[in-house]
Amino acid sequence: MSETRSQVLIVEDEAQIRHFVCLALEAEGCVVQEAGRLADGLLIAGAGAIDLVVLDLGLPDGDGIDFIRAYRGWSDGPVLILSARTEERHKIDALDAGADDYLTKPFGVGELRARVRALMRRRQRTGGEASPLLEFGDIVVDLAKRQVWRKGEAVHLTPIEYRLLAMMVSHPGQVLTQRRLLAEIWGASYIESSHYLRVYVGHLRQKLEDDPAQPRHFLTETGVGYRFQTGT
Amino acid sequence: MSETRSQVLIVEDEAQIRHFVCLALEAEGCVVQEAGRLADGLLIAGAGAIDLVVLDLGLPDGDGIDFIRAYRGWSDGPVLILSARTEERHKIDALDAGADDYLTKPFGVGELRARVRALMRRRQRTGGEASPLLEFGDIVVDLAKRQVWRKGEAVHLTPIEYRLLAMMVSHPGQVLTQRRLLAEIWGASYIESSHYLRVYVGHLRQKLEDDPAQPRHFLTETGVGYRFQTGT
DNA sequence: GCGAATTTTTACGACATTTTTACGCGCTGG
DNA sequence: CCAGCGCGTAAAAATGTCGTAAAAATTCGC
Repeated sequence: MSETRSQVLIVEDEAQIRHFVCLALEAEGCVVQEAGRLADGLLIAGAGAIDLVVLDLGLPDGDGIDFIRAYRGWSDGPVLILSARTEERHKIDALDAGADDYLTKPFGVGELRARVRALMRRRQRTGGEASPLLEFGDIVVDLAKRQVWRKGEAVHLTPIEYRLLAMMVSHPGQVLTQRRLLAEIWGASYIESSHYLRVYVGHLRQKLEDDPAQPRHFLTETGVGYRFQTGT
Repeated sequence: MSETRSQVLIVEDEAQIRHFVCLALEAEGCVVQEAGRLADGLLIAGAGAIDLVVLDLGLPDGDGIDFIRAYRGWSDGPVLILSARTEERHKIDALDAGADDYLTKPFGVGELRARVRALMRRRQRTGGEASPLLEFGDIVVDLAKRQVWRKGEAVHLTPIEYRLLAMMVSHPGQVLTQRRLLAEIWGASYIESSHYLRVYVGHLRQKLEDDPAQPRHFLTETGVGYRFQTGT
């Protein structure tokens, strides 16, 4: 999500509603530009770099339909209509003029935001989703893909090995007690079988440490539990 | 627009409304397929090249939200919700699950047709340019056309085989759990029938791998699920 | 209704993982 | 010193999972 924030243009004459919509969109993480008249709106939209237009049809200086037609002359970006007009004729005309959605006043802020999200989502479907990577020295963990690399090479882990690793990298620097690890991985009835931990921490060290006998990441806290050390 | 006519799927239990919607869409020049239950709908959607789904949320055999989520597993095609539920919560949930529009009953046929036109228009603009060809070594997948090639030769896949492939190539590198694959392809009540997966993953390896016994793309994560590996 | 394609079921050998067992090491306190 | 405890490693045994082929049941097109 470290992309540039979406630019949204609101064209609406009533300052109150404009402010209301503005707040809702900023809560969605958008950068909002406002216009009270059609002419101003077209000017801003014409400058480019607008990702979404939220448009009121009932403006004093012209029909919103004309705005859509003009805008469609150079942009395919999504347009969402806000309007007090409930008659079907108006909806049809606006949609056929090129609008993507039509919301009648009064509307809920939640629905507005959801519809904006739906339009935005469709817009940026193409971008590849990069999942968050956890990096610790040679070791890289992708929790979303359930994949682990060491020095660039994929490392295969069994289900228990992976769960143990996931627990530890999720609490870097922190000591996880044997009881807790056992309870969360094997279940509450295994609290005393600390033997399993020795075996599986051993596996992780074997697969992920440079020198398994001198671990730098998977450290033993004798009598307490284990600690995952992130640095060298 | 002398292209093939748009394929629309209607999922709606009330025969009367289904017929009504069907007529409206045929008047738009669409080819309509109908389903009275979620399971049937998923089967049709998974089997063919559907351009638009019109979905009723209140179906007897499951929640429409689940349909959207499953459908989004392999398709980005537009989904329009018809529902008697007017509460904002329902609208937000459906839109966030991946729906593109939400129309509450009762609705006018004119508005329905206009919203369908809006969705179709957007689909042609965005989907028309970018050819969604996914390439992985010897394998090429066209999710929109529902076609698969291996070393240049077309490969025939059955509906289930194709849906499994689509789910996997849509999440490259990621482990898809058995539960998730089973739930989205066979339905929520099959999450324990993991032997289906063994059979069908076997089919995909047979048809798409160089050496099915030593798969390079369709990898097993024992006890967890399967991973589609894009590289060599 | 009939034949072909597809899905579901079944069975079993091969393999992977987990569990169990055994043993050696180092530390600590009596 | 040495007995006891916790830890680490290795490997065997037990358990569970996977892959494959093929038969049975179902669906689909004609």
